[in-house]
Amino acid sequence: MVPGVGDVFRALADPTRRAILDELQERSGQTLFELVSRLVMRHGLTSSRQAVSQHLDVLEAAGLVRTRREGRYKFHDLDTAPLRAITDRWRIDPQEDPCASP
Amino acid sequence: MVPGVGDVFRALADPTRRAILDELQERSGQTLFELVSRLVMRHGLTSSRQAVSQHLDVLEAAGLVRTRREGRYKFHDLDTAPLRAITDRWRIDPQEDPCASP
DNA sequence: ACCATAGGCAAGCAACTGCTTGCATGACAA
DNA sequence: TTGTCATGCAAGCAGTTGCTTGCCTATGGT
Repeated sequence: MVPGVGDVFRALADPTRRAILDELQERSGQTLFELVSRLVMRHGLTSSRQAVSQHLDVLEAAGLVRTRREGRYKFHDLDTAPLRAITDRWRIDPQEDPCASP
Repeated sequence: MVPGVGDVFRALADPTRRAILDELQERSGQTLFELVSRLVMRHGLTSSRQAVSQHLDVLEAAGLVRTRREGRYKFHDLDTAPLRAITDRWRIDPQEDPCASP
């Protein structure tokens, strides 16, 4: 069940989901409740547990979040690999080439 | 009226809009009718003129498409600059560093 | 056993999206 | 002007989305 390309773009379309990715990038391996409280504290969002859970389902289906279970905890990790589909599709000219030789 | 970050992500969420970006990347400066016919021919899409026009509005609002008028024609050009918001936000590790010094 | 905690499932609802339909505008040609 | 071509505008409609509500499962602590 490899995620389709469209799933990645659709997953990024929601601001709450983007905030979740931001949060997971800053602190990897958060649980659902941890994410909910940190989204409220640091991003000013007021999303319920179920809402965040559904967002995480979408992100996981898109391959942007990987999960691992330990006991009754489920940890979430960011995976930026699917984002390559974007940069590879429409060639983004580098803003600055660090190894330019003039 | 600089486009917000969310506009870029939302604009990319639709498969028809992504096909439009593909088409504009391949052939720059297309008109509305040109885009419609080429979307049908090369991408198997059956979008009406009005549908494509509305998609172009969304893409232009996101800053991904720039337009220029000449007489009764309106030409559309791709602008990939807003896509940097994605790669800059979640640091994508380079798949290969061309100037690595081991 | 009992209870609290972490998470899952599913139906219902309001809001949004993409598309169609129909008409209007503006530019060029005969 | 009259007609045609390229595009613009706006209302309405069906499908989707994000969220809530309510209940359920499972793990760990006491």
